[in-house]
Amino acid sequence: MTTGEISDTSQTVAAGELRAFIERIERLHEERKTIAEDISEIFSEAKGRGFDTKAMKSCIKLRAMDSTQRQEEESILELYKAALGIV
Amino acid sequence: MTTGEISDTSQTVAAGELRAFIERIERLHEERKTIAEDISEIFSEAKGRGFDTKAMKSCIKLRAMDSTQRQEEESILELYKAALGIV
Amino acid sequence: MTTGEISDTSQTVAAGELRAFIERIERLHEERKTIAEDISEIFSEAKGRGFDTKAMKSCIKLRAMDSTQRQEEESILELYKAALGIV
Amino acid sequence: MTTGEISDTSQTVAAGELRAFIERIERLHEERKTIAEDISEIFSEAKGRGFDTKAMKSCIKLRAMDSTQRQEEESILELYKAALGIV
DNA sequence: GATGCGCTTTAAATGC
DNA sequence: GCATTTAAAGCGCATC
Repeated sequence: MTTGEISDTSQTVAAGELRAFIERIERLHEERKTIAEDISEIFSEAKGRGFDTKAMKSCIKLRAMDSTQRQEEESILELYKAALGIV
Repeated sequence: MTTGEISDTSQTVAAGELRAFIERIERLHEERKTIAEDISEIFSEAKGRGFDTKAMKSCIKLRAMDSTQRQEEESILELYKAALGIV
Repeated sequence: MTTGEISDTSQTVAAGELRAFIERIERLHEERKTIAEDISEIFSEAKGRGFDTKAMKSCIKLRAMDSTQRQEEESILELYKAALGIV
Repeated sequence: MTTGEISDTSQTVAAGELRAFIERIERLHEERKTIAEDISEIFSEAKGRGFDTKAMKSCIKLRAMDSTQRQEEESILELYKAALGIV
């Protein structure tokens, strides 16, 4: 048995494991892509029903935010707006 | 029936529809987030098994490119060469 | 004179012109990149002085917006927030 | 001296500093916008001269890639090949 | 006027 | 924890 053979064997095992990991991830990537497409479809549907998708996205973002952090950000923004004279 | 009532009614209807759209999207966001976490877990697992996650990501990207993007880049390159008069 | 020669000639002229256009654009790209870096530097400096860059960006965006459109967007957002019960 | 006064003072100072930062950024935004318009003009001019602007943009992108990114992609490919045991 | 595409910007993950 | 790098979102344009 040569050093090369040993090396080859261990590398083959690693390659199989690597391939398995990568294929699992690729499968999840596919699922994620499908979901993204579903989301786009819903926005299109909402748009077709006359809704403003931009405002919808803002609402979704607001709902997703932790209320504590959201108020914190809002207060610092108000502070800055005041400092800049933005009404 | 006042104008206000009409306005209120239509807004109520819209509100229900809007809420439905948004909740559908939020549900998909949740699913997408779950998938993202699953992907992270797999990378962690692979890392624990001694694999280099950065290289893995490069591999995944290359495998994704091969199918479509690589060909696309090829065609653009041909266009580019033609534009520069490289036969 | 063959068709090939005619074609070659016109293509040579076009190539020179094309190259000139492209180099002008590339020069402007360089300038634009420099400016982008300058902007980043200022944000870094502001961050080092304790300012919240995210809020700064919001303020800049608000100042850039047409007040009419801004109020319009704000009103539709408020409408949606009310419909969704976002306080 | 009250806490309120201290707070007000620091805020006033911060306001001036904040305003200065933001105005510097806005000035750079203006410059950047001017450049963007210059670029658009060149594309319009090229279009008027019969060139295909989409292909031009592809060319510019490719030329920008050649210097660094292309080599980077090459090196990633080598890494990829090594990971798969392709000698 | 709507829709797809590309770029810019923004949020997030990762490594130092 | 910060700073870089990478994915995602938002935006504008250019087209049909």
